[in-house]
Amino acid sequence: MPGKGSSRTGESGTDRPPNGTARIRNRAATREKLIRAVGTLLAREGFKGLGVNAVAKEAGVDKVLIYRYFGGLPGLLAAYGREGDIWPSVEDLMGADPDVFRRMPPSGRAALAAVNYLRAIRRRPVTRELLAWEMTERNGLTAAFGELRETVTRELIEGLGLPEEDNTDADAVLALILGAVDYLVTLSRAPRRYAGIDLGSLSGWKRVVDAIELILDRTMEVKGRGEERPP
Amino acid sequence: MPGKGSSRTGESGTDRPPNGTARIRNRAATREKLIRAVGTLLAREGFKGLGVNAVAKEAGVDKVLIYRYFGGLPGLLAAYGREGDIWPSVEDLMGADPDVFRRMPPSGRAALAAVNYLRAIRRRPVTRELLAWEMTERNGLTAAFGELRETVTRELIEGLGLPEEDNTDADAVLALILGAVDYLVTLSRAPRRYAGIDLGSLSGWKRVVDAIELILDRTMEVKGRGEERPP
DNA sequence: TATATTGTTCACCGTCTGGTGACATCTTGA
DNA sequence: TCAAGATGTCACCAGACGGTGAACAATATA
Repeated sequence: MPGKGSSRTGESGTDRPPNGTARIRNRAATREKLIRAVGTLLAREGFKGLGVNAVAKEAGVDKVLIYRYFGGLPGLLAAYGREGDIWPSVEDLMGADPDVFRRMPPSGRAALAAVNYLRAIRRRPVTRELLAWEMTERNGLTAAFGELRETVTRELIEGLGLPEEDNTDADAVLALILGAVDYLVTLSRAPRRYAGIDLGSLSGWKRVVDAIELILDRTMEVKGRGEERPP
Repeated sequence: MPGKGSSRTGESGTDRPPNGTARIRNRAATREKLIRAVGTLLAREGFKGLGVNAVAKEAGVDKVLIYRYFGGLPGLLAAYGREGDIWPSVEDLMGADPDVFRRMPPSGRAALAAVNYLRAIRRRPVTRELLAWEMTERNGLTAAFGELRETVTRELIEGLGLPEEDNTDADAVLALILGAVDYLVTLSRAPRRYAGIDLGSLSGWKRVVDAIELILDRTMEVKGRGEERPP
């Protein structure tokens, strides 16, 4: 390839038309594109095969920019973790009406929050994907993801205001329930059956929801208190 | 050793000495080596990077034999699934003394089985690894793994002989508990904290065990029946 | 002894990955 | 006007991967 004239050296360029068609030069917009591409790919293809090449292609941008703008894939993932709507907020979990929530008995509050949590992560494909990813790898995204989860769950547990009883470790009970939810939701990314429950059907999920309410009602109920959640 | 004559084509070989040193020819033994290598690698390195090349190297054997003997990696994995000791037996879960088990109240039986299940899979690194794998990918091994689990859990649930009550879906409650156990054990492959529980410490696991017993006691107890598990 | 058959190894292919160096083009400030 | 820097494209590298063809070695069989 002979004279494809240089640029910065003053030697001037012959007039080859640019191959790239539309190039708007805008660093911020390109960064945005890359970050969005991570979410899109995660939701569409799952975390497997989420690599530099795939992300760059999805964003319609050259992969070298991932290194330039984020220092590499981990940096890009960390940026995504900061900007994406991954976890439900504590307000989401408490339901539409905070007043109603506050008037419930402790077991009702816990049950409502747990069921809302189930619905919230069932609705977030990226979160489901990250839950699975967390099992296989520790990287910038999954680490941030896990820490964020700890924050959310801590706030949730405090927000629930569960009564402290000597013989009831309410936090551990709730952790078990949330863990089961995370697990079943993650498994259900592919239609499956777990311990006899069909995770691909509505009736299966109804059994799960009912069992959660049953467990929390019977486990956290303050004895001798007949209070019930409104129907 | 002179005559390194030809083999099928008469074309002759010059006399190059064989590079391979010790080759015992034994198909069954080689198959065995490959199958064992899967288990070794799973326990040592995890399911990531469990590929044809790695398995062959671990077995000290050429990868082409995986294709010849098992038709490929999925076939080898399926063979491993058939021969490995992956799941605890129902007897393991019922504890040392079946008589004691049978005399317990339903809630006690369920709690004992669940806690034994927790201990059993905590002690099986390969099982932990497969649990993680199952969450991320569906292949020959994970599919067989999942089906095997369904069998074990079904037998377990039947063996528990839980009373059927209209308003208590005991199977779903147990499924939730087992799911939580699977999840927390899987997470704990790397030292972690989940919803405030330290999965890297004994005291963290004690909280989990206590919560399991608490939940099952309070959820499955037949009302009005004061019976307790022996201490 | 000659010939299949079986067991094993080796060398190679195409493809994908993460990563980098060189170049082109646009924008901006002196 | 023009040089410097910012933004973006492209070609290429080395390494790992799954997969295959063919040679070679040992044994069984005729």
